[in-house]
Amino acid sequence: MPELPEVETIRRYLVPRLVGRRITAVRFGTGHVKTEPGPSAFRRLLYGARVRGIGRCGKYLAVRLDKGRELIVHLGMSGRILLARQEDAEKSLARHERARLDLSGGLVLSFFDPRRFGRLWVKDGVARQPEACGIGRLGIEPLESDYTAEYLGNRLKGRNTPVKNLLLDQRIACGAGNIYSDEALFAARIRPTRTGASLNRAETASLASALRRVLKDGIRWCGTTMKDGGYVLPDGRTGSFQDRLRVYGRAGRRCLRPRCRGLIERVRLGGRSSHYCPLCQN
DNA sequence: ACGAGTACCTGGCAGC
DNA sequence: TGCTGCCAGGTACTCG
Repeated sequence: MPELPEVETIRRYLVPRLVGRRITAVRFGTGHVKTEPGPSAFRRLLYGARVRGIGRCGKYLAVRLDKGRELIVHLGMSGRILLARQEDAEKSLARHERARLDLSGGLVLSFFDPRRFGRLWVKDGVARQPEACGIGRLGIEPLESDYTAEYLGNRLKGRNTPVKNLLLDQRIACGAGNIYSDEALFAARIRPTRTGASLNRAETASLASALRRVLKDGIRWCGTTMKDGGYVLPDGRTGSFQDRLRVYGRAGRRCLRPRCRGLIERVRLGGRSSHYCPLCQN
């Protein structure tokens, strides 16, 4: 699923290939994608715009355009961005291809989204409605320097919610989803079921640095591609962090920590499955 | 403010 | 083989 490392991998792939190009056509596929504003205004705002740069906020990709406009992409659960040469792209939009941008220089940028949890926004000018796409409510990103043990401690303090759910709350810290949250809790040796309030200072510090480390590793290995589809790079290649997961998706298998004989368990928390080792996470 | 629950969406798969 | 029903989960919403 696209979490921070996957979106960052996509961003790094796109930057050298997209910046400087102009959008020459905007098309929508079947099973209309959710856009803000609606399709016709969306198309009008993008048409003819030039790509100035590509940023990222948590799991949101932010394509900066000229005239102060910005295209924001959220991949949801199953969203994919693919970049192809015009001559290699089909004339008509493929199944699940919700939107397609033609770019100068003969490139085609496609947004695929089978499960339709993804969303697209065009912001017209920086001043207008900064929160229109939820980005305004995001917490600090774990890779930034102001994401400290003290910050995390303050946000977990007094919370009776399982720490796993708090890691998933993008208003506290943005970028981690189910996979990287489980991996960070394993690395910090903290059970996902522990409440935020129950963590002491040392555990909070350990968790903050574990989350940073896991997200950086995810980026280094170009993200996590699970069997059930989902994320790939814009050229179709898979990531490789799935081969380095230590708990996510490993229920019933041996803990990978040396000399630990635990079996990975799976529990449901807030409607999501969490994976942990009952022996080395306390 | 907080915590719990649920809708959204569809491909894949287990079970009958 | 074909059907049913559950599962995956990021976000936004409601309700108490």
